[in-house]
Amino acid sequence: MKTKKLNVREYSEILKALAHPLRLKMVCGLSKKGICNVGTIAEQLGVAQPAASQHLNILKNAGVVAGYRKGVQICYKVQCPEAVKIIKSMDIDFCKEKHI
Amino acid sequence: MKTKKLNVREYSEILKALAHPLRLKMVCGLSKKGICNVGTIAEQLGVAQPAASQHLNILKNAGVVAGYRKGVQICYKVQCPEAVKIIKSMDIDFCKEKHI
DNA sequence: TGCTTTTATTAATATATATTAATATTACAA
DNA sequence: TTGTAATATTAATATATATTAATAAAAGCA
Repeated sequence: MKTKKLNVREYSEILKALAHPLRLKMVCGLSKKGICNVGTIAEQLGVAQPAASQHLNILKNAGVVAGYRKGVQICYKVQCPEAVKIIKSMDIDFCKEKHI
Repeated sequence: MKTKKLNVREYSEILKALAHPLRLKMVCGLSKKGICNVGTIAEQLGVAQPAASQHLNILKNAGVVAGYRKGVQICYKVQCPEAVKIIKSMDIDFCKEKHI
């Protein structure tokens, strides 16, 4: 289970994915809550469903989160240990809250 | 000397500034080396001087670095403790090297 | 099957960023 | 002062991203 060390380009891709207030909140919330479906994420952040879906897709393409279907809904979780480390290095209140 | 805690928008601004391979290398190198002038930074990274200057300006506008004149050249250093913490949370070889 | 819920995709537009080249500014020294 | 080295600014173009709205797809249920 040895994970390969990331290079500078891969790290900057992760940073770029995190570099948006909504997505930063998403990853913070997910890293606290574990998993969450799209509708709940959208509701908690106060954004429309398509917007949430698009931002989650950006995070997924960067390898930061992963989604899996659970019946009619799709649940997302944080998948990238490097992103978790970055999040944890920040002193942020919005990350300590239970909900997203 | 109490520094105010950053909010989610301010953190995403820092992340955006760091989210470019060149700028990530710049900040990593500067956080190791302390200070460095533009010409040396450009040379070490293998980019043209205007390109280096523009990227340094982006970092400066985000509050990540600060520059001060030292005779004919301008020296930059990392100024943002939050950015340093983020950098340190990454397991990156290009950050451990002395030079930029 | 047809309906409903949940999520994803597409499209359109505005805004921002990257990249490169050319030029301007600054400070110092001859 | 004039020249030179170091850096910044401007401009132009290409590319990427954000935002919003409308529509499509997938899954389960009546």
